[in-house]
Amino acid sequence: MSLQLYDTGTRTIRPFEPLREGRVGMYVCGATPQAAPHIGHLRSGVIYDVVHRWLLQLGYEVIFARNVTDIDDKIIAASAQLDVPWFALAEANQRAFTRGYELLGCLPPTVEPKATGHVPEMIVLIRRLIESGHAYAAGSDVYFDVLSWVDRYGSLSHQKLENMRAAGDTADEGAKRDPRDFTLWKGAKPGEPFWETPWGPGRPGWHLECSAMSTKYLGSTFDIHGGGVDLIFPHHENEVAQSQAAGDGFARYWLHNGILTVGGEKMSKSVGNVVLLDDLLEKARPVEVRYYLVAAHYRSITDFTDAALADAATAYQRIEGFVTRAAEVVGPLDAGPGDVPEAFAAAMNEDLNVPQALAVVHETVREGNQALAAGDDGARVKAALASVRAMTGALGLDPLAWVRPGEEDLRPVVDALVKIVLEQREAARARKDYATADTIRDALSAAGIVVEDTPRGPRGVPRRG
RNA sequence: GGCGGAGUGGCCGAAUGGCUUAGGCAAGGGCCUGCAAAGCCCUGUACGCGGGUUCGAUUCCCGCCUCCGCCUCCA
Repeated sequence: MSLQLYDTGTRTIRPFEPLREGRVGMYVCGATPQAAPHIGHLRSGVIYDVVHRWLLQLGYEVIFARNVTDIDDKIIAASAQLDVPWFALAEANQRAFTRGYELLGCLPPTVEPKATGHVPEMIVLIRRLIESGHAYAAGSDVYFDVLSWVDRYGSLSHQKLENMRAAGDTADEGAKRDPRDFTLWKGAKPGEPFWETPWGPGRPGWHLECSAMSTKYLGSTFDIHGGGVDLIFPHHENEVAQSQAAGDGFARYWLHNGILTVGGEKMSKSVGNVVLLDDLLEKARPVEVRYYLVAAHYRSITDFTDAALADAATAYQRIEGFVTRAAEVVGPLDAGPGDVPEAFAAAMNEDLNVPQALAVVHETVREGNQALAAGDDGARVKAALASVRAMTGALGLDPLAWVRPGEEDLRPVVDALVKIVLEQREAARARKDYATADTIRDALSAAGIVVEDTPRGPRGVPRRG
């Protein structure tokens, strides 16, 4: 059983075979840091982190590049409005994105190229396009000549050129040979940041940078290109056109994640339904937010609700409860990739069917709980624990890996104190002084420690809600 | 208008031409417990509407309805 991925280009699920054996190059469209990230951005971050982790699990060496579009119209507009330099705004928001990704347990990409750092590469690409007759300078801009690529333009999004409306996003529309031509390089307007090029001072077009940066780090032909479905057209279509017209093979598999909606509509400032990470962190812990974002299939549209987040948190706590209890009995048992059950791997290999993979996790948790309930502290508990840790680890959700740094230092102290208090409660219970026992339990509860009485004695669990 | 996605039991959410008909959350009953909590056991037969193909369709085909995304910046 090997990995199968849904490829937007062919609209089929097909076997994944990397260009070079054992190695995968993956490029994902990352942030345009014009504002702080919302949970839709973070869903994308978490989804490709799962792809990244699963490729690692399968033994691939992965080069994962995720770009930062640190210069564009909206950044310039927002910085003018806030009266801060454009680079200050971009840097500040990029840090917010990074913090969000880290908080949700995403592994860092191999490289995070910025658009502003790759102007020379873009100039080379533009020159190749002009020389091959697929691009032209007009006024202060450089455009891609769509009609020069008419047979293949639309191959990714399966749109026909004659059905497309004009782009119409620039004032100097008249300079284009065809209204559907798109901008490779934007001539600088007065007061705007610019870079010098053979075609005059200006700044990168959004589509161009991704073509230039992906091929720089991954080669002219590479394995996977990802992003949200909302990027298929025009962004990804234009990337394909530019790169292939310039002679590059470009991406071999196109992955697109479904968007996150709120109230049935895509998040946007104009609708006013943007949900930020901080909003969620008031309602759930980061790992629970990650579970929520991972739990639906990556291609599905997911509508965010507080109730759905709460359900996810409870479901995660079930897994976490088993893992922590089992670890207390048999030790943490560091698990390896080999401990992942076949059913889990099969689900993941089938276009990353995380919902089905999580069903395997929950079934294993139940088996483990049955073993614990039966007082079995041997093979069955160990097997279930190793298995659950391996599976949750593959998804970046291993409860024992989610202890926060500060918590790690305090944990032994808290555990020792809780133990003393619980001994007092046990003494009270032994003399049937239940009033005192319950007072102690209530006090612990107020302090954030829930008491659970198990066949092996009482345990204090940090409140998870 | 063009391209694409989706409608599953109270909710979230997979799979599947029939076979013990996921999983989670919530609910009801039971076990355990001094009472709880956690856990375990049991219960609940769903697949937008109308046709068609088939021995048999939620699953395939046709039509329809509704919703969402893209076609302009967007993860």
